[in-house]
Amino acid sequence: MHAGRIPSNASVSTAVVMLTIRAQKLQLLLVRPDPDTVTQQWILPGARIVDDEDLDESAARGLREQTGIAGIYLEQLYTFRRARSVPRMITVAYFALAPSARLQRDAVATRELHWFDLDGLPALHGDDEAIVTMAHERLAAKLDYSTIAFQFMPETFTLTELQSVYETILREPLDKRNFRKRMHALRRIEDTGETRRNGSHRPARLYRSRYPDRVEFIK
Amino acid sequence: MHAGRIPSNASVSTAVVMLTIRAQKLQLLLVRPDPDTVTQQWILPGARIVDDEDLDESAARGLREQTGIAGIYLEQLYTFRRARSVPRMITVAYFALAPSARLQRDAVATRELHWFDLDGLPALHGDDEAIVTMAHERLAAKLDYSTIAFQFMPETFTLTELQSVYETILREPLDKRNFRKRMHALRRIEDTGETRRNGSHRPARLYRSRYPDRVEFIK
DNA sequence: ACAAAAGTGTTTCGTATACACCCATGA
DNA sequence: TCATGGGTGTATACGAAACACTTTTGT
Repeated sequence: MHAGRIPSNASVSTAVVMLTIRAQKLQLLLVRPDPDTVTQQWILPGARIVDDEDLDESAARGLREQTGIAGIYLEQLYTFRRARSVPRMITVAYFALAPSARLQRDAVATRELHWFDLDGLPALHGDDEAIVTMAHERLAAKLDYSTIAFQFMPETFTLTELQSVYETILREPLDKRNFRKRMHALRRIEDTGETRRNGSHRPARLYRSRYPDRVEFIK
Repeated sequence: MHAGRIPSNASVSTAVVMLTIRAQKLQLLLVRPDPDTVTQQWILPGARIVDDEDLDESAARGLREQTGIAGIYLEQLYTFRRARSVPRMITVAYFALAPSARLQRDAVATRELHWFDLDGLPALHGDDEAIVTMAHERLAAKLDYSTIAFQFMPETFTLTELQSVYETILREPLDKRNFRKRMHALRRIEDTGETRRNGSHRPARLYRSRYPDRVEFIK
């Protein structure tokens, strides 16, 4: 008995649930299955862990190398053991959020990648389905007690767009006046002074996030 | 580029932040440093991960093998990479909660183990200090939105004892009447009909947890 | 009779919710 | 002038917080 933890060898990788919102839908970025493999299942981007790299770095690197996406919000989610499937594989899952505009700039439209509606996913590899479900749950929970929603917003945005982000994640409509009251009370957005003309109706004020890189707990 | 995640080899172990409450103090169980090692630092109980064992099992086994404690609440906390210290070590951290009475029954008083007050800890190994801090934060947060506090309660308990658990974790006094209202409204405890005489004052009603094994989200 | 913890309700306050109309623009 | 989404305030309901005295026992 005694004597502390003795390390073992196991296969460890990070996996990233990359989410964005486009056309009022949560979208997930998946990597196309290798045509040579038997199981033709899409997989989450990720990386094996290499020397002297911490877990956050590994997840960021996996995402960058496989998708070109970098510099966005990443949060560790949970660590899974692929019990039966892949032998002795441990997956440290992360989720990543970004505004869709930013992703187009990073040109993520290769033959090997595809965005899927979160509720129209193909068959996924191993634990990936459970990972995606947990990411969505965590995200929805965090809306209530953090400023995480701003991670989906571009530089400037309208309050209607912000509300739409909340509604998309929560899958329920919100009251416009109460939503705006809440957002102003948060004191996390500021008026840019600009407006945006959109159609044959009154233009919308544009706001910007005060602390775009911080995700803070609220209340 | 492409082709999904290729597993790497790394040292993976689980570590358990075993907490209980004794004499209105949060207490942490640590394993005495091996006299042969250079760094004389106490460490968290844990285990290396072995074949065909999932992470929860590994944490439970590590705790059982090193401390004799089994069958209690365990929750995955976070996964840490020991960046600099131990080479290529990954630690999947868990926290465990149990009523102190139960732990005495399991006879955890060997020369190799010791309970420490949470705010009087010795120097810890590697990331263990950060792990313990995170466990305490998570626990305090969960008091607000789950029934996790009941994991510290024995078979039967008084409302004053239950309140003391909340106060110990939150490090702040609570209003007795409001606390009792809240607990009854939860509908998670039931009156046993028994009372307990304690000193030269009115005896206290004894309650029992309705679902002692479940930790549920509330509100 | 007194000390000491157990037990119990009501009022107050602040926040969340429900709800409907006018505004600015393009066609 | 009409259609369209943008923008605004108030009244109500509900839950959280503050607060003090009576009860039951042992000595």
